[in-house]
Amino acid sequence: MSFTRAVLPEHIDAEFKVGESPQHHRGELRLWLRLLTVANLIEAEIRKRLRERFGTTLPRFDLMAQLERAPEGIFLGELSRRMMVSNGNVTGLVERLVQEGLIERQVSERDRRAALVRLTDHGHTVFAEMARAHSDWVAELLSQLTAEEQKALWSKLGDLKLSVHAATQPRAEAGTTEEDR
Amino acid sequence: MSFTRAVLPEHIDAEFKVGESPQHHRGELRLWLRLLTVANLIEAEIRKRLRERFGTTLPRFDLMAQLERAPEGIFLGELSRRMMVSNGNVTGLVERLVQEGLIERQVSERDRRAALVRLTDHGHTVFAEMARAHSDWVAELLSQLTAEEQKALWSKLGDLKLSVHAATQPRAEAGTTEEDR
DNA sequence: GCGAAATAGTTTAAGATTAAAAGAACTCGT
DNA sequence: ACGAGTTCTTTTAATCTTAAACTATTTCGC
Repeated sequence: MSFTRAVLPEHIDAEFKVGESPQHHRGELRLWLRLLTVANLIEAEIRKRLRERFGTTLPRFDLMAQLERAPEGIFLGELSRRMMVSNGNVTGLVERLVQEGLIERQVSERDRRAALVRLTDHGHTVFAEMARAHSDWVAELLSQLTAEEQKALWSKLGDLKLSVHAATQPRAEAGTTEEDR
Repeated sequence: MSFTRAVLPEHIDAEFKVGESPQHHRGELRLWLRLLTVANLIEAEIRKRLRERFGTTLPRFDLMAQLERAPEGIFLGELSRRMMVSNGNVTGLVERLVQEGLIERQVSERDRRAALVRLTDHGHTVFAEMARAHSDWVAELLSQLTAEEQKALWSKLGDLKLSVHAATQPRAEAGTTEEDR
């Protein structure tokens, strides 16, 4: 009886941090903390595996993932928007990926401020391999959920996403055209 | 009819990135992408507000939140574990917060390697104000969900958390003692 | 055409983050 | 006590990140 509780008091997550506010919005905080914790847990695992098996990082992988869907190339600004990171950030990432020969930059003829980036052939090859592994990893991490549970969770997260958008973007009350797939 | 679709093709999220893998684990990827996107959306908004209104950052806030629950102080290692970040990271954060007079370090007498950190009086005061605002912000961002929806989402995220743990921690098949509240 | 304003990217300064190596102090067996 | 091994923390080198300032270029009003 005794050691059930004593053996591993571990599992002291970030979630352990709840309770800031006296009583007010406890449920919301708890939900947010858990969401954050789970996302971090998965992200950390994926980062670790990307580093160990491919010697790369999540931001680089994400950038390449964006490029893969746009064979004709993407301008840096558009890339920045899609990745939801700053322009300066993209500048640096692109620099390193060009260095590694995975992507290439090409200044636009019609607008010499703008530059298009796209995967090189080598980049395509490398990314294909990484994407396969990445996909498998995610599936592995979520494997305890049934397809139905996944679907339900996905749907509820959609509601949450709408709630966040509603609270952060005062505008656009019309049909939001969720480009979501 | 025509402009319903044309007006705002916006909302090009990180979620726009799905579809890496040909067919394999599409559902899982989609779920993970949405989870990540939502978490990032909320986190970005909170970071922004913390910076704008309090001139601070999320990691500093998180660190203080941990300390607030431990009036007697916490050792750096324990802090690192609870925040789920590296030791070196904590070293730097603590440095800056000490600099700002919000927390204090105290080398342990019994073990001169270890140092206890705790909030200063000023730190307590400042944190209380930030925590209240933070709590309100989170509640605001989640406000479109009913209490029931929140609860359901929280529960499903718990299942997901278990799934991730199962896939990342090969050990401990016994009662996992989820220190979760 | 001209100059103002807008746009695309880069640079800069500061911070956050990690893994790996190093330093310092403690524990324990003998 | 002695030294091996462990533990707590810091340091280091690299990357990622952002906001703000800056450069170069384009667009637009007139």
